[in-house]
Amino acid sequence: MTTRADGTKLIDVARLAACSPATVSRVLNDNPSVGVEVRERVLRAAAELGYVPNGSARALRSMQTRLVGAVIPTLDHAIYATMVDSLQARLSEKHVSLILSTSMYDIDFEFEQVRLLIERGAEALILVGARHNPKTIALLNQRHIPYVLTYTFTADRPGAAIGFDNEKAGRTGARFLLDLGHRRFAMIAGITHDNDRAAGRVIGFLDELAKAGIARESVPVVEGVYNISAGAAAMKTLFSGAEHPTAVFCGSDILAAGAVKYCTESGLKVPDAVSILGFDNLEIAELTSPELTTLEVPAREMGRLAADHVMLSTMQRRHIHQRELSIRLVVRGSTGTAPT
Amino acid sequence: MTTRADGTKLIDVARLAACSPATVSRVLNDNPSVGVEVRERVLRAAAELGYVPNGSARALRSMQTRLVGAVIPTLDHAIYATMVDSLQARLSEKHVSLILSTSMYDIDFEFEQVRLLIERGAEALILVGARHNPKTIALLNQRHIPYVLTYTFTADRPGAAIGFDNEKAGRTGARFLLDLGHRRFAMIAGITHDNDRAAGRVIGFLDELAKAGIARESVPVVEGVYNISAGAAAMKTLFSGAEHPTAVFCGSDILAAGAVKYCTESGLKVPDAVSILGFDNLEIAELTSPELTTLEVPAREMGRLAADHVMLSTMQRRHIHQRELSIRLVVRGSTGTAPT
DNA sequence: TTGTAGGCGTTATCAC
DNA sequence: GTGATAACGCCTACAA
Repeated sequence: MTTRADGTKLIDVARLAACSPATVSRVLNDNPSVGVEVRERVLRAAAELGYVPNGSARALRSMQTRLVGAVIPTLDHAIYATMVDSLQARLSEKHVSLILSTSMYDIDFEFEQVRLLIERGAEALILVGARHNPKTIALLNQRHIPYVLTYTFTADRPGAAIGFDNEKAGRTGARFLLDLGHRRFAMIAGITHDNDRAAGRVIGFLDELAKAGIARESVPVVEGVYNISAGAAAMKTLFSGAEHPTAVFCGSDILAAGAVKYCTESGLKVPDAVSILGFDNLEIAELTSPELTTLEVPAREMGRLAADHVMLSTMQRRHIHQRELSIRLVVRGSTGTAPT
Repeated sequence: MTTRADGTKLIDVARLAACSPATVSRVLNDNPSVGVEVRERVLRAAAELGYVPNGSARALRSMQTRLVGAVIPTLDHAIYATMVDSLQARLSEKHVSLILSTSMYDIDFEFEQVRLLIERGAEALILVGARHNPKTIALLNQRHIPYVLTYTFTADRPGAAIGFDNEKAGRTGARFLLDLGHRRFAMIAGITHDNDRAAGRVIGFLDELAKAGIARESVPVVEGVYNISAGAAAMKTLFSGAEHPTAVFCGSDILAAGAVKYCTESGLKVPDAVSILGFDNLEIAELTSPELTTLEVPAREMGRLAADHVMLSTMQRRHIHQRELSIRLVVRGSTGTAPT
């Protein structure tokens, strides 16, 4: 990292345009009370010198950085990358910049990142999920920094939530499979440590099954990191015992894709022998054969709405605390009625 | 967006610690010339007040923002999302923050983003490809802002390049398919407008084929946006004429996956009737059946190396202008010898 | 409509 | 080893 070796500043523009710095500032900030002629001169001078305002000075003086921070688990998972893509695009329309960190699914590390983003001047933060280090929330509150929790529907008092109910989604998955006549289930979940979304889906799934008389202990839950081979390995584990499930709910399409792949390679017919239900509706859901039945997560929409929310004025924001988005069941070929 | 409603600042810490602001600043910046006892008091005071430094003020005074900017085409494509993930992770290790924009493959829009990132204080920039608006490069040079071009090997004088030679990669693809005995080719490329990586692959591919006596005009090139259905549609186009290729080179695994999908759905045997060669080696390359033969792009490595490069001192950076990474051919099932 | 002057929070340069 | 003081570049009363 190098010291900034800038150059022209506002006062240089003023000199070239033969006016005062104040006038230049006014032109640059679209202050209407400035003569057409002078404005022209200033604009020309600024262009000629290739003047770029110093954001730090501007922020220091005006108390506005036009910077929004986001801390997400990882960009190496399409469900988050897509959300960030749409978040950034929306912020960009309003000339707000995004400063981005990853937490690697660790809420203590997330706290450090949040702290750093605040230090860098983030005026609002986008986080993922409802589970955070209490220090994170305390810091945000102390500094009165607005924030939005995404992929969840559990809002904090001072924060907002834009997302969906993971438990409900888990129940929806269970209901769908139950209605197909299945009675022997399993789940391949994401790592639930520090991850309330993954955990919520498990809880909802098991809950709904329990209501239908399926004992929790009879439903094996294997956790895996979000990649294809982990999904395949989990499926192998599930089918290494004596009792085989006829329906497997996966916490992500990535895991589901791995599960389907394992079945294909080991001759297990999908969905005849086993139904596989995914989550997210990523692009890969249409790549497996059969294609994945899955629960669609509105990633782009969350990103856009989160951006819109943090760009509201404090007044407007005050009374909007949560926004529940719906999870859509997309039925494709990987699920079917239970084998008789 | 709201005005920052901060609170405690350095002088408050100084008061509580009963010392001067200068001393607090020294402690916070690990300046060794400060008494152990006072240092203790300052640290305690800062913790008690939940003090967070004001980055804008610090940047203004010290001329250091510890901010690196990146402008990539989109995060909605794993090849870039992965690179950014590793870039961010590496920067984060050194407490440098990433400020991120997308260009949507438009070099004029990219210029605006670059300008904005500079205004926000980015001390160095990461860009993608070698093709940019001349104004972008001029601005970077004028301000002496170091930058790295990724996914390319064509360095600018003042900039560095960390990536690979797309034309060479195209030639490698052609060579591989020629060696399998193919003589009738086609290519499904990404949109080449403003995209020298996509264009380079086409050029290299056609060049190498030409050297082997395959006329350029005999090789249809269809362009498509980077999604599965575009790949499928392109494949359909290629097979709607009288002459069918026996080998199709795709500019991305996403397009290749779509191509394979089309073949599966329309009964075309891969690789018996047609070989399909991908690019990138994304995770999805192992999801199609047959799995994709592809050219592996070192996305994570590029991100890490780009981070390392911009964090070098000016002196160290001066003599390192390019770093060529190798493209590895990963042979899987989607390619085979030409049908007889 | 335009200019002057002061200060945003921090760090660097001096003194002591 | 510690403290006063003056900038960093910009914006915004206030004055003219």
